[in-house]
Amino acid sequence: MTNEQVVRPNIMAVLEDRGYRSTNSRRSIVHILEEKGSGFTAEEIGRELPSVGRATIFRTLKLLLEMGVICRLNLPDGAPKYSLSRVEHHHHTVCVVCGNVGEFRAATIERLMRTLSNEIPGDVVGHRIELYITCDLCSKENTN
Amino acid sequence: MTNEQVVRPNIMAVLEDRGYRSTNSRRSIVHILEEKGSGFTAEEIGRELPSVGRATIFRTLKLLLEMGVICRLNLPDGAPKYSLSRVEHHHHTVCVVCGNVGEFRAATIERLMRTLSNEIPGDVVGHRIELYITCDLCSKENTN
DNA sequence: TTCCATAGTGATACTGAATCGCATCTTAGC
DNA sequence: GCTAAGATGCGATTCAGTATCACTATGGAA
Repeated sequence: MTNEQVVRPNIMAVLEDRGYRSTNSRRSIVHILEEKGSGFTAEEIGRELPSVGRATIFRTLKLLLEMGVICRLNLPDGAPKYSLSRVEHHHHTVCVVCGNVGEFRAATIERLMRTLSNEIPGDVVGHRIELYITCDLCSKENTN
Repeated sequence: MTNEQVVRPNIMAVLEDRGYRSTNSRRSIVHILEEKGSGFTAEEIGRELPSVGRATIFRTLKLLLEMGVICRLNLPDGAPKYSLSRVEHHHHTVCVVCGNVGEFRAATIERLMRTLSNEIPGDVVGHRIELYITCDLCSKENTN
């Protein structure tokens, strides 16, 4: 599990390097993402940027998703959430009470997945792991 | 990984044991589920049972979900799918080409999850693991 | 065997996430 | 500054799932 602050390249630069234009909408969306970091919904962004169209928000999220800058995960009930990808390959913890999202890396998992792929018919091309937790804050509040 | 045929109690009986009524709609939905087994969508069931209302299909799926008879999973693009739970706790493989769903159990995963919970802040209350694969059939077709 | 409270149903309208089509606007390269 | 092509905002649309509500069928009791 890693907590180190990763200095990731400026997201707008990543976009421009791929030939996408630097526009007002994209800059403000990216700005909000960097502020929020983990666990935001498209709707949340829309609320904070009423001047930006819904479609643009989803288009931008999709773009960032394709570039691997953010990732999409599902709450236990299937509700979608997005999160900045601070590290290359990682998984998520989701607090089932407050919905806060965390990231973790575990080499053990990756090793295990490789082992597992021998036991499974077909080629394993990817995996998705989500840990559902009650975070420290929420379990503290419950005992009060 | 397990492939054994599990003789699971008649689903209708499970429903009735919980006090739910045995109705025509429920019987026909359950019948289709038992026929399909792995990887069906609500929409698919609706197509095969045009006389049963959409709402009823979702209501019944929800019921079976709560009883642990079926489970819900997500394709890589987030599209929802349902699958009969043949074994108690298990995970899914999803073929990214044909969308076929399989089940597997791996004690190693469960052990690993327990280990992991020490490294993660908060109480781990559950997890979800999906393996994305290209199944034998699809990889065969690709090489032809 | 009928009776009837109530669980369950189907139609339809609605929500929330996400996409599409299209006229209009911006950007960036000249 | 000019302009083609990319990006935007709007509104309509799709798709999964839920809510409402009048109606119906189920199954326990009489």
